[in-house]
Amino acid sequence: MSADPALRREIPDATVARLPEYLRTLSRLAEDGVLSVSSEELAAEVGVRSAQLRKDLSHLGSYGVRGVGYDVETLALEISRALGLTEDWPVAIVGMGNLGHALASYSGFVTKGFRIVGLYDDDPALADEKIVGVAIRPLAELTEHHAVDPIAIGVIATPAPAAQAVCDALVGAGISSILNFAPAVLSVPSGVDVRRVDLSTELQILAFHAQRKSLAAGDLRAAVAAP
Amino acid sequence: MSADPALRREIPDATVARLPEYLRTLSRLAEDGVLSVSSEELAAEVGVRSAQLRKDLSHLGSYGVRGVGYDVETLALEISRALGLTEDWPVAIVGMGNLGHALASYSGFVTKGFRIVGLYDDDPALADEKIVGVAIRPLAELTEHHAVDPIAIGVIATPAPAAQAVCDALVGAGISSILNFAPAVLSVPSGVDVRRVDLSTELQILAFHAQRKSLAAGDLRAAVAAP
DNA sequence: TCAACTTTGTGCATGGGTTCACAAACGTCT
DNA sequence: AGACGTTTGTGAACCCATGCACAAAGTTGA
Repeated sequence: MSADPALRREIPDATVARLPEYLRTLSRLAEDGVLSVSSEELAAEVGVRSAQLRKDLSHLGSYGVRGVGYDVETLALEISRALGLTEDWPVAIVGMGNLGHALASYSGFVTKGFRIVGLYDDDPALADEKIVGVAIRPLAELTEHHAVDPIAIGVIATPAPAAQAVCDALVGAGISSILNFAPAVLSVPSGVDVRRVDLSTELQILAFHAQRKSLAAGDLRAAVAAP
Repeated sequence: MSADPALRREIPDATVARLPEYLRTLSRLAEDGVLSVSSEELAAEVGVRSAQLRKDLSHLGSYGVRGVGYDVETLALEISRALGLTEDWPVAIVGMGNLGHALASYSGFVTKGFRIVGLYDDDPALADEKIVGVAIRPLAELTEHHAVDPIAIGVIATPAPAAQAVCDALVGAGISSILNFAPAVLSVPSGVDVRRVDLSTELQILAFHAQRKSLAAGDLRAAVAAP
């Protein structure tokens, strides 16, 4: 009756968002031969408060040793388990422009529980080109491919106008986890997860803060120019 | 004494993060010839609650008309102003691998208040290649360049091991807004803004939810396998 | 074995963010 | 001009997340 808390309880979204960072740092420490870390040390590496780190980890279970800290390897394994990275997730990328190429050859894929099984683009000029050993195929072949060799996560790297149609195709094929790099809001049925990564949103947020800094630095044009 | 609230008051971070989405949707509506929207309609487009949208907009000032809604063009302009997009922000990209190339040729740059003024990479094979009219130069030239033609935002698109050194170079040159695509935590002096965009973090968050869904779907292995 | 020290895990308080619900404000129609 | 319907802007309640502070639990050294 006392199963793994990671699977029984709800892990808060804010915590889930930090787990990959913890895992990355732990992996680096493991490579450096570090065997054990305290919450204080690990938190400092990651850039969070130690109390936050401990509370986050407490949602996965109790893997620390009081007076000592956490075993690096054990903790990394438990976080991997919680995130579902003990198995490999098959990923397909749709849209093989500059961004799609960059994503396909991104080393972060293979190392961490993800495996590219499909690359799609309807541009005939790209047909049969191979990246990391996978051929680029027309999107129409996706459903067929998915039936033979299931895809867990679809990545959309097309221009914005094509994104919704591609999304519909992915959902239609039965894929329910989507990572969207196109600057467009996708509408999907409930049960489908969409995460968006958008360069220009991030730039705009930076611009906002940059503006605030330059105004705070004694630039009073705004106040003077106010109507 | 009643200056623009966007410049006087503090706009919550959560609101700032949503403003680019509102702006993008408003721009699309404007292109489609829509003159006016209610908070209900706009919220539906963006995928948020109307109350949230109204509260967000209220932080910028009072630009709606009761009983009618918001003028699309006016609201878009006010959001642009709040975000600081009425002026162009000069951007430099460091690291011209696949990702750097993709970012440099990304159309979202020029259209929305950003302008690429520098591309840097120490790989001699890339020297003097031009993308969107800008030559790739060694990173050592950055400080000099910045002194002549200031850079507001630095984008790091290098592999993780190089990220901190590049970051130090950017900060050393006087750049205080950084967008980091490398999977590494950067340490910077206070006053410098860093935002991180990380593919593998996003994939891992998707994997977590995908795992939850597959477990919830009647797969009881976890409960049975529990010690 | 026991005391002193270290570090985890967590109850509790605090703060922000989201949602609800409604009064105030506007346009419209008679 | 006045009544009616619509939509904004916002006070108030709720909810989640963060940070503090400490008891519980472990190690180390005498």
